[in-house]
Amino acid sequence: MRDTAPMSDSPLQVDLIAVLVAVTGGEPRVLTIQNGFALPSGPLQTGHRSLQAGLSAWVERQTSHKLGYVEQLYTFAGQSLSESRGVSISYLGLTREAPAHLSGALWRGWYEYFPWEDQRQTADLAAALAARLAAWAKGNQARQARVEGLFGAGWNEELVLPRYELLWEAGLLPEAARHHQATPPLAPGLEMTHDHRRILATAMARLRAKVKYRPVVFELLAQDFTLLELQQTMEAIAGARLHKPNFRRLIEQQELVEETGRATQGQAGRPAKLFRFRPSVLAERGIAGTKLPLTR
Amino acid sequence: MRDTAPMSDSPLQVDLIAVLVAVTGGEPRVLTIQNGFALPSGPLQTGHRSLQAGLSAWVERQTSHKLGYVEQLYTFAGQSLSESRGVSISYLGLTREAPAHLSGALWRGWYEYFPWEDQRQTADLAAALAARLAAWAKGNQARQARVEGLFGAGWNEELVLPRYELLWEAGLLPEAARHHQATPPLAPGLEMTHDHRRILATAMARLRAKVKYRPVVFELLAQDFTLLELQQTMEAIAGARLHKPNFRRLIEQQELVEETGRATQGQAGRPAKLFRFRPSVLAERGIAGTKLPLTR
DNA sequence: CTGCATTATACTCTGAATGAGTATAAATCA
DNA sequence: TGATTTATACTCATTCAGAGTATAATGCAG
Repeated sequence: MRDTAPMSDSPLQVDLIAVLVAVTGGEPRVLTIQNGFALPSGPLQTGHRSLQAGLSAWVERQTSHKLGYVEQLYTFAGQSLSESRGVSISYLGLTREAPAHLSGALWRGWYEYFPWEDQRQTADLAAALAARLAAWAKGNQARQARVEGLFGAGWNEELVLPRYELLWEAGLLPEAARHHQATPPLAPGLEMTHDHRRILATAMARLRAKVKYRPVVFELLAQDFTLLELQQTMEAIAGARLHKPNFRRLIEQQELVEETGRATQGQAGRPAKLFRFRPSVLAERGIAGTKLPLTR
Repeated sequence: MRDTAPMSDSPLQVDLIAVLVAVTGGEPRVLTIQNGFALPSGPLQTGHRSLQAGLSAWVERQTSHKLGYVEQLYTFAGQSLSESRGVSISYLGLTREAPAHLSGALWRGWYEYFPWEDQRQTADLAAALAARLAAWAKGNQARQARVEGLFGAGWNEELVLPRYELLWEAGLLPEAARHHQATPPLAPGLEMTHDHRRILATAMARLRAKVKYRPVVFELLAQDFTLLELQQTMEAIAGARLHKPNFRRLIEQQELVEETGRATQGQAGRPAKLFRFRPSVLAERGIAGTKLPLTR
């Protein structure tokens, strides 16, 4: 810091890492490279007006889809990331899935990497992990408190990263098992290079939190959508089921959407009205608070 | 990004910028240099295990106070920051005020920079600015909506940065007036170099949001404290008054604090019980959700 | 073409949380 | 000793969130 001991280090390499998320067919998806083993990344290109502008331009070129929403996640430094002494800036971006032009790029479901975070069907996997973590924490009160708080009764869907870190600490992840005594069988879920899986966890947590108080879900939906599609998108992100009548009540009283006048047809059951988000929501994006029903 | 057009830029300079916050005598304070004109900053020193570790070490050396809580704010790049092509990583840190050993360092109240954000006594200043903004927005519906949403009825204390940016856009800030036609008188409040005032706004917003759902207030308090001191610290951060009985009720049902058995003495009025935060709160820091009563 | 399955939509009920106000207790100070 | 000041303890009304139930409108099987 200024006015302190001299340090004068050589300049560093700066990388960008992108977590691009879409929701397709009720499943959250993330764009990967190397057959799902890494997140797309590359060196910072100067000449852009801002970091976000640079990222948006790159993504729009690659996916031929407008990048609706971009948010900075975190900046990492040092050995944690890779061999190169450098800084990595990670971003969360919301799009709709489209064939990536990027060679070797592949959309994958994010629950392939974090199966225990999907509690829409069952919480069995999380419960099984909780049991193994309890065994690991036996006799250590602080550990027990953490296991209970993260995997116990009141499941909080935002704590993706702490849960991941706890599993790491307990040696239940392949990337961590190398550093511990062997404790197979490991937790299920795909591995990633460096700390990319950790970055994905950060992105999931951020999106789960954001979606509760900012109307960003709409970036992931088609222009017109049914209330069920909206609900299922929310459920996909949260990894939890929602009470349908209450969800609809909340959406209505938020005045986020308006009817288009049209409806679905050709499907079983009563046709659903098609909605779109109200123009004022777009205009005031980032101003209005929005409450969506997840965890209190 | 990898697998795309070549770019190969030269390495960049990486700087750290710190927003160190304390609450002293019911006032939020921030550590500055250059007589309040800049935030402490300096080049990234390699050799630290992480960015946060580097910052904590520096702060603890300078202030001889443990840095209770550190959080990354944002990473800026490009011309926005200064003449040097580089990247700046900003941090929010919570401490207690102590004489800074750093030469030229000075603690200042953060409402000296954002007077309209302090609504504990009166909202007159914000109302006056709202009137001037309304005049500026006249005839432009999108602008009117933003003015109303940010400065209007339902004041949301988290929107520090959007409000600051709106004032900039309207040419009411000295740092912005240079880019606009002259529109004095300007809004009150101290200026800062580069975009440091913007970074401070980001820090304020982040802390105001954080304090509602994570027990970080305690980093700003002495080990033992009265409920009134706790309330006044919250009010100082939020820039708003709180209903005393309801605040106490909420604190109690959160089970965050416990009685020490001792009480204040020597002051007017009935002595107040002294409390401390419960050990479990410390242990589960970052796990448990905490609700404090601000804006719904 | 009739009833059944399926999905959408509307409504009710209950308990918890929140906002606001009032009453009592225990100290200092004139 | 009583007035003032601050802490602490209740009460009440309203809103909001969770959970369940009832009705409407379509496709589909017989």
